[in-house]
This record gives sequence, structure tokens and C-alpha cells, in this order.
Amino acid sequence: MNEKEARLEQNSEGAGYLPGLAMDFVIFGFDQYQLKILLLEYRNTSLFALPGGFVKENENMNDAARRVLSERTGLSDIYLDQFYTFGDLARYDQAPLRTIMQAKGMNPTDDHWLLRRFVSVGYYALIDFIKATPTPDPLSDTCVWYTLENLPELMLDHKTIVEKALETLRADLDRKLGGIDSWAAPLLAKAFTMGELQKLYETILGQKLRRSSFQRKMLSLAILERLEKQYSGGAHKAPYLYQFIMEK
Amino acid sequence: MNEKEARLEQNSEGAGYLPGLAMDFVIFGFDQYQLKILLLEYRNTSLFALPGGFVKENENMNDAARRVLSERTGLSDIYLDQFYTFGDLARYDQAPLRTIMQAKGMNPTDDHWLLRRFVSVGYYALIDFIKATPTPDPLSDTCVWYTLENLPELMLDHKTIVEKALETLRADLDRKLGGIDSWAAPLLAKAFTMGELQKLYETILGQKLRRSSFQRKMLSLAILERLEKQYSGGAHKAPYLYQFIMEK
DNA sequence: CTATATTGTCTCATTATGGAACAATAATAA
DNA sequence: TTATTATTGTTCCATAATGAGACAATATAG
Repeated sequence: MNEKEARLEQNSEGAGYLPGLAMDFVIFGFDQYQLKILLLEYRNTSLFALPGGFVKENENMNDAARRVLSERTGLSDIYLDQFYTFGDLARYDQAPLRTIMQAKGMNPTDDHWLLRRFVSVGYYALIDFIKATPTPDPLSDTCVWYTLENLPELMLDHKTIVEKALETLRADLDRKLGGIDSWAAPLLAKAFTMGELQKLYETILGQKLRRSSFQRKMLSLAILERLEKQYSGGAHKAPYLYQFIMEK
Repeated sequence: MNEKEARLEQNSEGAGYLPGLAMDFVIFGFDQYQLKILLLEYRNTSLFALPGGFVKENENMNDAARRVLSERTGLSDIYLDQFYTFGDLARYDQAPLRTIMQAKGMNPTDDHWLLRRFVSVGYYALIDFIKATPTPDPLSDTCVWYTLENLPELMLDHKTIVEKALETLRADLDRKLGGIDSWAAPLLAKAFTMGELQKLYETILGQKLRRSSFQRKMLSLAILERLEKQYSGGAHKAPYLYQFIMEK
């Protein structure tokens, strides 16, 4: 048991945190135009879970989300969205977490704060795979990317949380593309080609899109500024570069 | 102080409820095709608030929402949707609630459970104005309908909650119209005319819609079954009646 | 029987979308 | 240098969706 874990066990009342309130994160990353999510694994238990965290007593909940996300990925200034709050009694199952704690040599009592009932606020994030440094939390052994098609079985209701996150993300793509809070801007270079943006869309939606329709739609949104062609990466006509128009 | 209030003060630990977790409700009602929402008023304080409630320790959160909604309106089997969870520190302001409790002759200590920080899950509901019997909670004096245009100043962040609810409702109208969980079905007679459905839409959206386009769109959704004409309510051609197709 | 209000449908112009074609062109191969 | 190739920006046209209005049908009021 390392120092962090020791602190976690000592703090058997969860002092400093809002009781009964957790956050779970569906962190989407892009690797060579594959969509992956970040999962925690607990060795010797074959249990997998979404990264999660708690809200401090003197902290805005949305700020807490940014803090935890930064702790898990090393990233700040990324796209983060709250999508649903999960409060079923069926979430309240001591067994898996007890298994995890025991595998770490801990021996929590029944009323240890981590074993109580939690309501969990779901957030999803979109991050640049390259820039992230996945970091496990004190209870986990590893923090690894999994493609959506190859997810292992997840603890509790975490599969449901992933599905709801993906559904919300896909439904909100167009509406949250532009502006200061664009989900796409952090995933692209300052200047990017239409093809690169289209591949991002295709990765998230899991389907091919028509090139001419996509170009027409993006340009009609009036959120892109066309720059000079500068690309020199392939045996073909140079594409224009674009950047998002950031209104002042 | 009545019996309920006494019980509320005695229970200064909030025993039986999940600590720190509240729910706030934006209850939309239709009165002669006007959109109203239900507000609580605290006499001698000029404070107005959304109806709210708490989750019991052995209760699903969404079930708790139905229970509280039933307590406030006497209605069950209505459309209810969770739309956002509010967790800013700025919500944590003892002043208004203390004012209310003192106006009721209570004298809560600083650590009374009602005066602690709460994270609140927002739900909105659509109900039939005629069928509801608005009922104030133990702390409130009245529970009254207000039109959206004439809302009084609201406590804490409740104005923000109303705005977010309305935004979500309007965005989801089409998507959640049909099926077993239709928002519109509880607001209409079993059989209704296209004009009645259109007026519902117009009331919620706050704008007129084109008659022919609306009819075309509704019929194309393939969620309506046309019945025989039976209407006999005006000096004009009898409209068809429709009902929602409920797939088994 | 006539007037009136509202309905169901139709028409037509406008706009959006799907799907393909085509010339332009930057790197690569010959 | 020239031909080849992949990809791009644009155009085109058929089809579909939408806005705005016209018109006949008709149940009640007068």
C-alpha cells in the first residue's frame, strides 16, 4: 500500500468531499482517427471502470470535473460536457469496490465512505490522444485506452454511462462545433483542412460522410475562415486551410 | 407551526435522505394554451422558489422525482425529464432559506441540514393544468401558477434553472413526441385534432407555425393514427381525430 | 339557404440534400 | 521532363424537404 492509498483508507469519512456525490468521466481520445475511451483497470480483480472523482466542499462541481480530468490526463483547457446524472439504487453495490480495496490490502468496514451509496454526475470529454498522459487514480493499477468496439465488461452501470455519453456527443456535434467552446478546436491544429475536420466527424459518428455535402454544410455554418493553401503533404492538389472564427 | 413543520425542524440531521442532494422542478402547465410554471411563495419574505425535494436513502433518484412531483401536483403518470445538475458554490447561500425558516417561527442553527450546501438535479415536467391540484410543501405558504412572461424574481439560481429547462424542452419536442413516453399524450384527450396538437407546439415554442407544414411533418413522423371525423364543435368543416400509435 | 370559419389537400417556388462528374494540381514515378 | 496518381474545390442535376399560399369541402350559426 503506497502513501496515497494509506491516506485514502485513513480518511474513512471522506472528509473534505461532498458526501454521496461522485462524478464519472467518459474521456474520448482520437488515435489515428480511431475513437477510444480511457478505462481504469484493477489488477487481480478483472474489474474495469470509468475514471471518476469527487467534489470538494468548497469547489464548484464543474470545476471539480476539470480538476479530476486534469489529474487523469494531465490536460487542461479541453472540451467537457455534463450529460446526465445517475441515481439508481442498483448502482449501490458494495461488492466490486470491496473486492478492489481488498485486492489492495485494505480492509474497509461496511460504512467506509467509499462503500456508501453514490449518485454520480456523468461528464464526457474530447481530448487529443497525443497530448494526454493517462494516470491511474490511487486505487487503480493502470489507466489505458480502449477502442469502443473492444470495451471489456465494466463495473456497475458504467456501460450505460458510456452509451448515454456517446449518444449525447453524437447528437450535439453540430450545435457545439463553433464558438469559444468548440469541441473540435482542441483536437485540430490551429489551421486544418476540410478533410481533417471531416475525418473527425466520421470517427465520432462511426460512419462515412459525403465529401461535397460535408463541405457545403460546414461552409454554410459560417464558423470557418479560409486561409491560404499551404499544405504540402501528398501527391495531389493542395487543400485550403481553415481556422475557426472566434467572435470577440 | 404545524405538525409537518415541527417534524422538519426536529429532523435537523435530515435523517432518511441522501445528504447534500436536492431536486428542483420546472413544472410546465397548460391553461387555455398559455404556458405556466408552478412556483412556491413564502409569505412575509417576498421570496419565490421552484418546487424541490430530496431523495430517500432507499429510493431511485428518478422515482424520488415522481414522488415529489406527485406530492406537489397530485398527479402521477406524467412526462418527466432530467435535464441538468447544478453544482455551483454560488448556490450555497444560507440567507434566503434562513429568512424563510425564521418567518415560519423556526430558529435553525448554522449546521441545520437544510442550510448546508446542496447540489441540485433539475427535472422538468409537462402537465395538464386542469388535472393538477397545486400543493405547497411544508415550508411554503402557497403554490401558484405563473406565466413565463410574468415570473417574479426567483431565489438562488432558480431563474437559470427555468431557462435551461425551457431550452431543453424546446429542443426535444420532436424527438420525444411519440412512443410510450410521449410528452404530448398526457396533455391531450385520447383522440385529438391536428389543430389541438399544433396549438400545444405553438404554446411551448412561443411562436406560430404554418398549418400545412405542420400537418405534413406530423403525418410524416408515422406516429399518428387517423380516426373517423367526429368533432362537432364549431361552424366549420369537421377535422379528423388522431391518436398516437402505441407500439407493443 | 346563406354566410362564415376552419379544415384537408394541392400547387408552386424556393431551398436543401444525395450522388456523381470534372477540371485543377502537388507530389511521385517513369 | 513528362506522365501518373490521388485528392481537392467546384459544379451539376435529380430528388427531397420546406415556405407560403390557394382552393374546394363542410359543419354550424344566422
